[in-house]
Amino acid sequence: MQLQKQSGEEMMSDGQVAEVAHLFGILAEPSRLFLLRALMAGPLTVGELVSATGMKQGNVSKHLGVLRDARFVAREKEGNFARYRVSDPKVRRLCELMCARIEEDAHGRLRELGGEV
Amino acid sequence: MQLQKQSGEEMMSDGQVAEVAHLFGILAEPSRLFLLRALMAGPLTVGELVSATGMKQGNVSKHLGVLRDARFVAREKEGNFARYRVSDPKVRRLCELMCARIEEDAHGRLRELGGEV
DNA sequence: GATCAATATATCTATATCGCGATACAGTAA
DNA sequence: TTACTGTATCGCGATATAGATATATTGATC
Repeated sequence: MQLQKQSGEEMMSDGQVAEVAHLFGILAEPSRLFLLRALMAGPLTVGELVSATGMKQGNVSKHLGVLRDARFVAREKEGNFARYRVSDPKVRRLCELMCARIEEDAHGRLRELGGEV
Repeated sequence: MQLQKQSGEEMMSDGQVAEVAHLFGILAEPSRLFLLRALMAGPLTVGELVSATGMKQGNVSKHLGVLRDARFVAREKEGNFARYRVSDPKVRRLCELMCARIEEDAHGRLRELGGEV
């Protein structure tokens, strides 16, 4: 009788854990989430993202590079411009799950306060 | 005609973005993912998690504290022991999504290599 | 060619956090 | 009380990365 992995239902291999952590890390930055949120409404150029977010151009470009390396967004060059789009639908799913979690916490805290009175 | 949020379908409020980023950050650590993976098979005490992961007891305790603050796990004290369990089913879902993403990348890279020959 | 605009990159400082080691804090038993 | 065990926490050095600024690169136009 062993402690872990009683069946073959191990969901993450040891090697995958590091990659999964890395991918979560990509989404663990407000700046990148702001960029993704803007892009979820449709493709935008770097300049448009700068206007939409108020971030500095250099930082926008850098974060877009990170998101692109992780294949969360894709780039399409149009002349002198670069138009980015969300390339993985899972991004929306992941954010939705986290938002749901926040909503739950909010409700839990309210019930907690109310129940104590 | 405005750039963002054409309808009321804004998925994350500005305030939520920071919280979402924070939650992703919790999962962006291999050590914590190892702990969560172990706990997905069933509740375990701190000592059992130390054995299961090979991590130092202090680190296990600290990371469990982080996971608990984020409400991803819950603690149940049993005498001198502390038994932890995954308290949010979304944790599994989130990891599955990231794993799926890694699988896709692997396949994409293989096709890419093969197509170039 | 020169020049301008859009994007990418390089360098820097500051901050955050990991793992480690040591230690403090229960809870139990003698 | 003292001693022991399981957990939690503190302090430190090292590493990683965000944002700001400056600069380089690329494409279009003259």
